[in-house]
Amino acid sequence: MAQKPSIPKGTRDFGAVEMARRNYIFDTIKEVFTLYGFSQIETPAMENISTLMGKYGEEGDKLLFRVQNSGEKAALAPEKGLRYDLTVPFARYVVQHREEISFPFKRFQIQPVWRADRPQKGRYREFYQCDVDVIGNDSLVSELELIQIVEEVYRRLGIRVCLHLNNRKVLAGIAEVIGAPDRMMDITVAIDKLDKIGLEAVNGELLERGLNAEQVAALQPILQLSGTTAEKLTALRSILRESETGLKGVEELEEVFRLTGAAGLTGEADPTVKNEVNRALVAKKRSYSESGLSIELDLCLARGLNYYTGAIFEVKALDAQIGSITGGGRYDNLTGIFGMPGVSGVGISFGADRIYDVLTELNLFPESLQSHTRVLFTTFGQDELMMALRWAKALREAGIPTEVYPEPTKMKRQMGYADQKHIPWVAIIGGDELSQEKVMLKNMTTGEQQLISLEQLVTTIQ
RNA sequence: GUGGUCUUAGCUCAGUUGGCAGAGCAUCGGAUUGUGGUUCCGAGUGUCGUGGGUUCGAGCCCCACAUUCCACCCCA
Repeated sequence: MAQKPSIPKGTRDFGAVEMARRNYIFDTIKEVFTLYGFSQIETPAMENISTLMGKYGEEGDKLLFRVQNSGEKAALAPEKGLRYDLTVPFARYVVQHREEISFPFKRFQIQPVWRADRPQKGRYREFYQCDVDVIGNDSLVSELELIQIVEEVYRRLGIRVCLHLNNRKVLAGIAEVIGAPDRMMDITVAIDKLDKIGLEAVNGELLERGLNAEQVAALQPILQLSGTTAEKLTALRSILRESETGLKGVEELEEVFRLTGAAGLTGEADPTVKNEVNRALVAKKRSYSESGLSIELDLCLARGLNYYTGAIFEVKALDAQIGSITGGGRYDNLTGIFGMPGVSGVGISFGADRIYDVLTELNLFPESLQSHTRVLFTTFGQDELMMALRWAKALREAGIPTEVYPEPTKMKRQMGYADQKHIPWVAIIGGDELSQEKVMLKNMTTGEQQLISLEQLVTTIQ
């Protein structure tokens, strides 16, 4: 080979171990989605470029991968692009198939998306999103369901998370009351950085973005809002009393918190719980009932995508610093762009790649993912190998994942194979066993072994 | 898109002022021909990211490209 082959920047191969782990994440998420009555769909990797353009803001357009035309049209402007997320293609899907869909439509979708972003750790050019959306109703119960799904998924995965909740109407209201109704985006982009760069720097950026000193001053009580959720909401109600939109947003937030309370989700963060506790609970087959979810009203949460109009969420792992691992919100009129106005939807997206990194960092992947094989047959000769093949067939018919070491080589090698794959049982067949129609079954954890028949073997390892 | 950074054995990484290419782990063989994970002994492995340049001589200096990661920007 003259030169080692490679793959494009920001893309990855997934090896066998990696795939087992990724499937663990996808399977967990799928199971929970299904539990709440969502059904799966898929859409093409490519969409018409007109479907994608202008849906993600100015920045988003720059990050779109364009697909060059082939043949005679090669020189023309691209007509197709790789999908940037799953929400816009879903909106397109709903409009296109509106006659076949009954609302509210609850769907989930697990597929890769592509962004021409500059890669970093946990940021790729090709990555998977796991989207779950309810479209066609505006009840806040849908918001609740999504929050319940977040709680359930992360409880099953054993990750402690905090769900940050905000509302675009509140942000719009804030912009209104400080006398800058058209500057909502500038304001939110700046205050989004509060916990990262601090109050002073945020104020500096607000001024830089063209707000006047008076407006920045008016924003201070909001930026420094603290206390319990109830206290924050009361304060907000007073601050936003002049803004109809803002008050509507506060009402929606209150309703969501009322619903999560009714559904038994705690709501407030409990910083005393340590990850050690969580890991211990995971070891106990995730049988704990305590919720790993805390919900925080976070007025600094903005989210870049400009189609959100109501609730917005973002989920962060408490024990890993990797940014947001799940995010979403309500969009009142996404399908309007495709000619179907008045359909409200709400959805969230789980970032599988980042969840993978969190599970790796916290060492939370179950050991059992390595191999499903329950028993390995090891042999000393051809006759024994033939017997092993017959027995293995019987075990597989009984539903037991079984392997036969393919050649009667040194026992050290055969045992080593079982050890490396963490296979819990080894069935050894030599001359004695062959003549007695029995195997020497060894428990690889305890080292104990016993001479047993096929029937006994099945019941022992089943 | 702007600025920076990384790339050496399968993996993680040393490598001095420019002077014979190194370690740990993993792998393989043996101690032990019917018993793994522990121990001991032994062995192999390199287009030093790619292409060019400077030099008697380049892993090391210079240029270009690719890649990794980081800070902006934005985001899962």
